[in-house]
Amino acid sequence: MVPDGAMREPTFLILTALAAERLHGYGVMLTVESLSGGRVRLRPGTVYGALDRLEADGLVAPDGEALEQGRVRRYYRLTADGKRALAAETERMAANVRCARERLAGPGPREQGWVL
Amino acid sequence: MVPDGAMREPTFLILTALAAERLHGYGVMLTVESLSGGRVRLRPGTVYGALDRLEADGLVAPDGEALEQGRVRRYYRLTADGKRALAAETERMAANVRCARERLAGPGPREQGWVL
DNA sequence: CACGGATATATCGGTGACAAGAGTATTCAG
DNA sequence: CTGAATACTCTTGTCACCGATATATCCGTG
Repeated sequence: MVPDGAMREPTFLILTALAAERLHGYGVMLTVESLSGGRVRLRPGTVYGALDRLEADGLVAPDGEALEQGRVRRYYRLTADGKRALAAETERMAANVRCARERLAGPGPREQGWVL
Repeated sequence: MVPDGAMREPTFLILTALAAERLHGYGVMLTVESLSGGRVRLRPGTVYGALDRLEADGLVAPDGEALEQGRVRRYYRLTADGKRALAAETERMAANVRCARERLAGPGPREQGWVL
């Protein structure tokens, strides 16, 4: 039923943003844009949808609401499960990166007598 | 209209598999399973669908058909564009990994006086 | 004051990559 | 004969995400 065992980039970056600090939805948007060097600009629908989903999955949790200058700010933090999931996802991606670099570097396996 | 700028894991692993050698659909399935240490088992629908899509996008190209023992084997190879796309995707993921590790490692930004 | 832009959240429709699985066909081992 | 492995085709369903729209407040500028 799960569409993909692996997390997608927006979700990964949202968890990454929350790994270092407590943030509200809009703060997540700005942090992700900053973290990615401006490459990834998340839409509101993506951020708030992901936050709801991640909360339901127990990876993030509400961390207080602040009324600042008439604006409501709903803060979120990473749970222990969220931290673990992000760490696991990071190592999985690191392994894929190593693997891809290896295969991109070599001229090919046949020429090197690799055993698959 | 594009659901995600970033490539998903199955697609990434299929390109990685093809980066080092010419393969047919079933060979891609086996190679991806091996590359991922058995973690990722691609379904036929995923592999052949992805191959068609990647061919339409110019990232992979048919590389001959072989009739071996009555079975047809349709081989694919990575195009120059495909190689470039995989390399770019790899570096993008590597950047995300560095970023996530950094933010997971520290106790938090407030305590360290970071400026966001 | 009027205006635009930034801040901040909510929600809806659409789409595409993928999972799941059934179906077809051949080869080979037990 | 049965079952596993090889090799591909097709269909159905789903979920994350994009794009867009809506709402509301605050701030700076002319």
